[in-house]
Amino acid sequence: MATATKTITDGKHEGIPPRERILATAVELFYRHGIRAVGVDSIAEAAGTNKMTLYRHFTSKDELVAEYLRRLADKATSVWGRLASQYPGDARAQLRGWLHEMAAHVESGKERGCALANAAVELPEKDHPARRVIEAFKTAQRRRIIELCSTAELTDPEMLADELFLLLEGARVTAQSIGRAGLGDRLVRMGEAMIAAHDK
Amino acid sequence: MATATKTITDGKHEGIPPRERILATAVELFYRHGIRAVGVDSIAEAAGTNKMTLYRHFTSKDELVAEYLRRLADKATSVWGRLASQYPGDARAQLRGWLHEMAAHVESGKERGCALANAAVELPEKDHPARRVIEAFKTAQRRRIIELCSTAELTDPEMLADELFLLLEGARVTAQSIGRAGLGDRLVRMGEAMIAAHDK
DNA sequence: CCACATAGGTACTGACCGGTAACACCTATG
DNA sequence: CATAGGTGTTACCGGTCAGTACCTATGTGG
Repeated sequence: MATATKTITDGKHEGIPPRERILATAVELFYRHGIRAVGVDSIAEAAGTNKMTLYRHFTSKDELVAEYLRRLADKATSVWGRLASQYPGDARAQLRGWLHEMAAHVESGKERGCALANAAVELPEKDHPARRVIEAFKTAQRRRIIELCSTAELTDPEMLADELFLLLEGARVTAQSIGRAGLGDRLVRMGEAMIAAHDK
Repeated sequence: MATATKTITDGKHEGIPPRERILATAVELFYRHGIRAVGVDSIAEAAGTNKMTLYRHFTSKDELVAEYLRRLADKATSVWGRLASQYPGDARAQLRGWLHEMAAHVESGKERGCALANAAVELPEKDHPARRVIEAFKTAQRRRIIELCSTAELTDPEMLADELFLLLEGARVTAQSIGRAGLGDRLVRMGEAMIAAHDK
């Protein structure tokens, strides 16, 4: 079966190239345990490969971290397209859809905050390659929400966008210390109230 | 001068006990560079002492971290008393005072987010001694704001409190990635608008 | 004057970290 | 069959980490 002459690779990662396995493992481990807490050895081993192969694909741990964040940023960015096609031409529905999606995500188990924001906490050095990725993503995210609030013809779009943006950012950090029981529902209620308050 | 027969201790820490110096240095270094990034050696040296003396006062690095957070939590908690005596009997003024103080703090340089929240990001292990401190502080903080909103006779106090609480938490994380230019002003405007919206 | 507690200093252990060298292997292509 | 490129394996380097042993002040209270 599988790809005919392919030898059974031991049952787990069949045919998936090592770079992809490493990156997927990095997403898992860096997010769950923190970047500084996870060594490259652990990632390589958990990815079913070894350190040498890892260093053949990534010039350094810092670069692997940057790639890891880039991957998550792209994934987070992709939801906007999905929402746009789900509610075509209805900016407010897209905004509300995003709010609900984020609330559900916060409430769901294994939430450990925004990986990008967490990385900013763990890596204060301003010349770290990850810094560019983080800043670019967060700035773009905020701009996108402002634009959405604007085309939704809500009053004071920039202020509303900041309220929603900071509300969700705050919820994701807070979930790590206080916990997330019921936070999703409260989040939706607060967000909806904010949007309603900016209705024309 | 100083304590008469005291030998000049080299000009910096005169008479301040080592435990205090270590803790003060920990506050500085842990906050600025992150907990995992700072070794006990660096702290001891920067405090004008050595690792042995540090370990005579703290059983482990984890305990030192917990003490460090306890100290900051106490300091943050003390502002409520100050605000209460500054605006006696005026809960709303205390609330607004807190908002303005936090906004100024966020805008000020060297902001690197809430030390407690940052620690929660850096130390995901749920049995870490710091975890208890963080959770207790954040929970108490939220309860205090809820109570203040309640005695200020604002509508839906719990929801308003959460809005303000999450707004500020979000601002402090975001300042680390996007930056803090103008964030203080925006924060005050958003907070004031939220409070006004809950006026009876 | 002696005993004791507190502090500084040095040197060490054992573990782990990021990163590299050298070599064996396996498979795809010619 | 030959060759080349991607992969696995082992061993190693230098550095740093948390934590400890041991010894020497120094000062205080009896």
